[in-house]
Amino acid sequence: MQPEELLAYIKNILLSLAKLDNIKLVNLEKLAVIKPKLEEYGDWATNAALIYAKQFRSNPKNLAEKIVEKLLENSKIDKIDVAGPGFLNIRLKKQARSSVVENILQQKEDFGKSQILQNENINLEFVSANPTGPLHIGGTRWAAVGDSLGNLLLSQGAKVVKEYYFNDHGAQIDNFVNSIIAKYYGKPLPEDGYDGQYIVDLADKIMPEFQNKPQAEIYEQVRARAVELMFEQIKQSLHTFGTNFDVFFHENSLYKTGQVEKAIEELNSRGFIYEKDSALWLKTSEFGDDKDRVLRKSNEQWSYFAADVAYYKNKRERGFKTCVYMLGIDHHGYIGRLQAAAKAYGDNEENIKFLIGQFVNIIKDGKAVKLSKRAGNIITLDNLIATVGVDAARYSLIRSSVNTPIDLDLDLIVLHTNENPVYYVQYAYARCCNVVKNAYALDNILPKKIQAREFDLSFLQKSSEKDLLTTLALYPSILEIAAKKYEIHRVARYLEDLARKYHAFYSHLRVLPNTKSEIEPIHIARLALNNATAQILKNGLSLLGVSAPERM
RNA sequence: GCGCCCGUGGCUCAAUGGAUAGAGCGUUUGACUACGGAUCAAAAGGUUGGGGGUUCGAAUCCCUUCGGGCGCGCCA
Repeated sequence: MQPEELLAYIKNILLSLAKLDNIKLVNLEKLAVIKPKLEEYGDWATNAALIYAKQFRSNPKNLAEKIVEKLLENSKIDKIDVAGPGFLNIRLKKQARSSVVENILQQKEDFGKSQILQNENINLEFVSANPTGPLHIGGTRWAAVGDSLGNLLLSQGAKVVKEYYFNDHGAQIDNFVNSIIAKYYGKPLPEDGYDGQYIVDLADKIMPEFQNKPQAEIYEQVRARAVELMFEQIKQSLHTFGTNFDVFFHENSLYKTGQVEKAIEELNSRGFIYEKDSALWLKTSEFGDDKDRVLRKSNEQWSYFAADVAYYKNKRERGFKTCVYMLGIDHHGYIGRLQAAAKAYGDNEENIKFLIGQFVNIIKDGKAVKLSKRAGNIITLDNLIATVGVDAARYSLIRSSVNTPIDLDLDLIVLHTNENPVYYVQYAYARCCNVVKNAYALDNILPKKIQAREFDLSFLQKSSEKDLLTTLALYPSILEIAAKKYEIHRVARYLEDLARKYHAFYSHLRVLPNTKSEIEPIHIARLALNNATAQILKNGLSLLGVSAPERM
């Protein structure tokens, strides 16, 4: 019996008890089945009595006894203790404990998937860096986290679109293009211009065909060409990093199709727009923003914010129920105004969400590297991949909560040691695969028995075996929690835990008999456990976009 | 000044309001002439920045204070 099944069972007991007493239970989502602190407590524990005692106008001990009485009617449950303030520690019967292995072997890559988010239609927007230079480390955190989070949400039944907002409109681009032209003719760069080897490379690539023509004539063509090349390079870097977007949305399209005017006209008809100092303002302060924001500047041009508003409107009109913005901490000031714009359209919190990623500090030679465009020491995504590899880079960025700043020590990540636990997890998988390979070599009856489910898992009674079983059973609930909270790092942490349990199991016990001994039922049971572990490691790593190598 | 985020062993980080706050690195000590030692077993190391409060129960929620990061344009 897996924890989800137990949870559903307990929930039903609570509801029927409540019905008897004519009570309507609230906060049912707080009910949890967890892994007990210590193994000797039992297989699973629940907080049911602690949480709902008050609603039953009872105390935890009394409610616990009522629940226990009902729970014991379940033939899969062996024994229950009421511990501490009112925890229920549940011990399953032998057979019920190992069903998770059969389920995993049955469902394979589908194990862990669910439909809990089937009513969600989510737009995930991330990276969205300006096409004025190579992707740097700031956008990289989201390239890893956003992509993996999308995979996770998808696995829980949500409709998900991964989207990149491509800022191909405005002064930054002008600056970028002028920098390329100036560089080519050896003229001084514009103020706030862009510099670096990539500007030289772009100039060499683009400019020769436009040589000796007046700048005014060629500007549009150079611009189109430069943006296109830069954009291709960014896409390619992301692709190499394993991050592929479903939609690249062009800011320019909002202007070309008149969506900016339309979006603002609607806000006007809702009465949230006014004119002051010959500019057009949105009353964002009515919805919690610090101050009102300009939509159309006094020079008649639309502000960047105007496009943002139109873009949000566009997403909602495409049918997304939830628009998720993944921003760097340096952009958290946008939250107030965008949220306000959403509310001005009559939307609420569930329609617009923000994930704020803290900075990634790069450590080199024991010191933080100050990233500065001027100094030309920007660390790009391509640099990072070249020095540490995709797996190590992605994993390092994913395994921490986004609201924790992380220090990436480049000298340590490259080492193939536990400084980067990705190798620890991958090694566990490689070990599993090696055992399978050895099993084939030993006797091909073994894989056949696994295939035919001819094994008896009740032989798995050693503590390292039970520990591994319990951890495997936790996988679906980890995905569920991680998806509901938009916290992909939980999956990585879980995989480390699973790898640890596997390594311990592997070290203490032999899966296969050595060549001089007979194959016994215990070996077949352990092989099944080995294969189930391999499957979960692979499933989890694939959500993270990290490879699962069979050999290392 | 105002707003947001953060503060957990020496270091890097975990922990749906749950039991004795967990891992890895580093330090110390052990373990294969049997499935890969990129492993395992064990030890030392914590008043979760400080103070108050809510709760049966707080690293987690509230208040306050200290420290750090970031943001406060008719820039994009």
